[in-house]
Formats: sequence, structure tokens, C-alpha cells
Amino acid sequence: MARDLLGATLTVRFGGKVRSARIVETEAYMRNDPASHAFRGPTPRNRSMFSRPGTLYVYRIHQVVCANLVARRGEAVLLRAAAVKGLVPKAASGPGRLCRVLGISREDDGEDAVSGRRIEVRLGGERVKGVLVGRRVGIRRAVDRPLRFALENESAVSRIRSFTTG
DNA sequence: GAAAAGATTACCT
DNA sequence: GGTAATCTTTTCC
Repeated sequence: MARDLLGATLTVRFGGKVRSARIVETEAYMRNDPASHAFRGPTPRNRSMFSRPGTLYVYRIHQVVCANLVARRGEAVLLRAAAVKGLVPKAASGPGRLCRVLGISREDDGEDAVSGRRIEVRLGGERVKGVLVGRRVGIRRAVDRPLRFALENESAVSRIRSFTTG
């Protein structure tokens, strides 16, 4: 699903406005994955990660928030970068910047992104080409698993140098 | 209760 | 390339 979300459209509704973005970088956090927030089972923070597929899991880290989409119960995809319509490419390069520029906050934690009240993810439909694969960023455990995905030739992708495949 | 760690970012050299 | 800022959650006593 992390792969399939590349090229998907993420739409967020503010007050009266709509901001739309193309997802260009993701990471997968799986079951039995020591790097996953869900590894040690449900806690108050990661509760929504065990909810239905399509649920948003939004958490705070340092000074920022990051957003995930639940793939299966206990597994989620971190949205790392997107190309936002009408903004410079680097505006949403990185999970914290992505949430900031799209107005995603912890109040969105647990919301459904498929039926889409405020936030909606719509898959592109066609299979994208030129997918880069690499190690996940910023983790200390399970660092070697190839669970980071990004689109080639997208300047919104963060830390492009660290990819191993592509 | 207290301490440590962290799916980051901005700014430094 | 490295590190400080900053604050919430988890874990441990």
C-alpha cells in the first residue's frame, strides 16, 4: 500500500478552501516491525493505528506532527512528502512539513480519510513507474528493511541521496 | 513520579 | 556532514 499511495491525491479542506497534493514519498510500518509505533501493542497514542484501514494516525514528534494512513489494523503508511498544487516543490518535503502545509493536526487523528469529511486520499488508478526504494529515515531499529518508497524525478522527495534502488 | 527516547527540522560548519 | 531545539508519550521504579 505504501507503493500504491505514490501518485495518489491527498485533498484537505480548510474553512472554505481546498488544498490538493500528489503524494511522492511514503514509508511502511508493518507488523513485527521493531521500528513501528505499534510494535509493543496498543497505547493511548497509537490507538488509531489499530483502527480500520483508511483511518488517519497522526502523532507528534519533537515540534511537528506526522500523518499515517492505516493499511491493515496495526500497520500504517507514513506520508513523507507531497507536491502541493500551487506551492513550491519543497513546501511539503518531509512528514512534518507535509502536515504543516496541509493543515493536518492531531485533531485529525482517528479520522477516516476514505469517506473523506475533511481529508481525503484518492488513489491515482494507474500504476506509476520509476519507484525508488530505500531505507527508512530517522529510525534506530530495523534500519535495513527496504520500506521507503518515492517517485523518481520529484523534487519534493526528501533526502534523495539515501536511496539504494532506483 | 521521573527519566529517556523519538517515524523531525532548521541551522551550523 | 553534525547537532540543538523542544515536548509528548512511554517506560520504569
